[in-house]
Amino acid sequence: MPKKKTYHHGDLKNALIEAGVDILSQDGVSGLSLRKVALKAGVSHTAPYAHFVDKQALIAAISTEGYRRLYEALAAAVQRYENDPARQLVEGAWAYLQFALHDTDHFKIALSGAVEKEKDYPAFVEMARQNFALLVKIVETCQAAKILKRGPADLTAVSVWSLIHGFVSLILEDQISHTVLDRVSLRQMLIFTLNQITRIELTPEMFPESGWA
Amino acid sequence: MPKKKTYHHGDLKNALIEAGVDILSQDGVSGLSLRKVALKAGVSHTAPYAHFVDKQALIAAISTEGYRRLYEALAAAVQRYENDPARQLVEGAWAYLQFALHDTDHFKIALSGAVEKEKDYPAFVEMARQNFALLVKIVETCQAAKILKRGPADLTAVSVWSLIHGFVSLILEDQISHTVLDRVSLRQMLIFTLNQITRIELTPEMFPESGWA
DNA sequence: GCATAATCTTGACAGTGTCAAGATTTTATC
DNA sequence: GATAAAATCTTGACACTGTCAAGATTATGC
Repeated sequence: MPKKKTYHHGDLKNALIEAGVDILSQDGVSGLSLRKVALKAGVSHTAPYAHFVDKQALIAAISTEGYRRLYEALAAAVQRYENDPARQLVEGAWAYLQFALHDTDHFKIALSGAVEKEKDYPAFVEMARQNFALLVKIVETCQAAKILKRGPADLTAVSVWSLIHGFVSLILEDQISHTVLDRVSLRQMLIFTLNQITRIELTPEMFPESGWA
Repeated sequence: MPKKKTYHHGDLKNALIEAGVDILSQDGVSGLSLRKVALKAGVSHTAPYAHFVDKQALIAAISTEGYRRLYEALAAAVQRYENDPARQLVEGAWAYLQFALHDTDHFKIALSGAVEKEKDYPAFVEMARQNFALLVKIVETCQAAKILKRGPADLTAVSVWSLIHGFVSLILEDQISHTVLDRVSLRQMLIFTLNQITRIELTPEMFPESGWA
C-alpha cells in the first residue's frame, strides 16, 4: 500500500484520512492509532502533525468523512422515494441503521462521541448541519402529509432523530433484549418503533425491502 | 487517599472499582487508566490483574456500578410518583437525562459502548435486565392508562427507551442544533419529544420541576 | 536566486496495557 | 498445628501509544 517516491507526498492529508478510514473498518476505533495511519500512508510516524494538530483533529476529519457518507445514503433514500413521505421516513431510518451496521466504527466515531469537542472543527459542524437540514425537510414533508404531528419542524426533527438514533445506538451496544430481537426482525422492530410517532399506521408490508441498498 | 498497611489489601476489588469511579468523574473516560486506578487504591500497577483479567473487565465492573446507580435514580422516580403513570414516564426520562448530565462519563462508559463485549459480564447483563424490566413496568402502566399506544409492552419499551436514549445521547454528543436549544429548555425539549409517542398531550406545566433531584 | 515556509524524518520521552517471575500472605489439607 | 497449595501483590520488562524537539528536504514567494 505505501508507495513512496518523492520526499513530499503530494496529498498526504487526504491519504491519511483514507488510511484512517481503512484502519477504522479493519481494527475498529480502539485499533486506530496515528502511527498505524502514518505507516499505511507510507510516511514517518510524526508526518501527520504537518496536517493535523493532534490525533483528535485526524479523528474529526475521519468523522467528517463518515458524516458525508451517511448524508449520501440518506439523500439517496430520500431521492429514491420522492413524493412518498412515509417511505422516505422509513427508508431514511433504514439507511441510517444500515450505515451503522455495515460501517459500524465509522458511525461510532462520527456519532458516538469519539471526538471530544467537535465544535472546534467547522467542516464537521457543516456536515452535521447538512444532515440535520435534510432530516428537517423529510419531517416537513411528513407533517404536510399528516404522517407526523404538527409542530415546529426542527423540534420535531430532533425528536425523530432521537428515536432513530437511540434505536440504532442501542442495537450497536447490544443493549436490546434478545427476547425481543429473537421475535421480530430488525426492520420490523424499526417500523414498530417509527409507528410510535406516526399518525398513520405503518406496517412492514407497506414497505417491502427493495434489496438494492 | 492510598493508605496501605498490610501486604494484602483486604477488599482491593471494590477499592479498585471505587477508585475507577472517582478517576472517571475526574479525568473522564479517556483519562481512566489501570495504572492510575492502582495508584489511587495504593497498590502496584499490576495488582488489579489479580481481580480483573484485563482493563475491559474493570471497565465492565465500573459500568455495572453505573447501571446500578441509574437504576436507583429511576426506581426513586417511579416510586415517588406511584399512581401517576404520565408523571412516572416524564420523571423517569428526566432522571435518565439528569444522570447522564451529572455523571456523564459514568453514563457513557455504561451505555455508550466502552465495553466491547458486555455479554461476557453476567453482573452487567443482570443490571441491564433489571433496568429494562423497570421500564417495561412503566410502559405497561402507561398503556393501561391509555397514555401510550397498545402493543407488546417489551417492544414498546424498546421504542420508548430508544426515544429517551437517543435524545440523551445526542445532547451529550452536542449534536443537537443550538438554534433549537437556545429556544427551549432541556426539560421542555424532553417533554416535547415524549409527546411524540404519547396519546395524551403533555405540557411542561403539567410537570413542574420538583427540584428535589 | 534566495529566503522563507511547508513538509517530512529521526530520535526521544512519558504514559499505556500486559506478561513473567518472584515475594508475601491466606487457605486448605493431613 | 505444620505444610502444601492457592491467592494476592510487587518488581521489572516489553511493545505500543501520542507528542515534542531538532534537523533534513522540498516547494513557494519575492
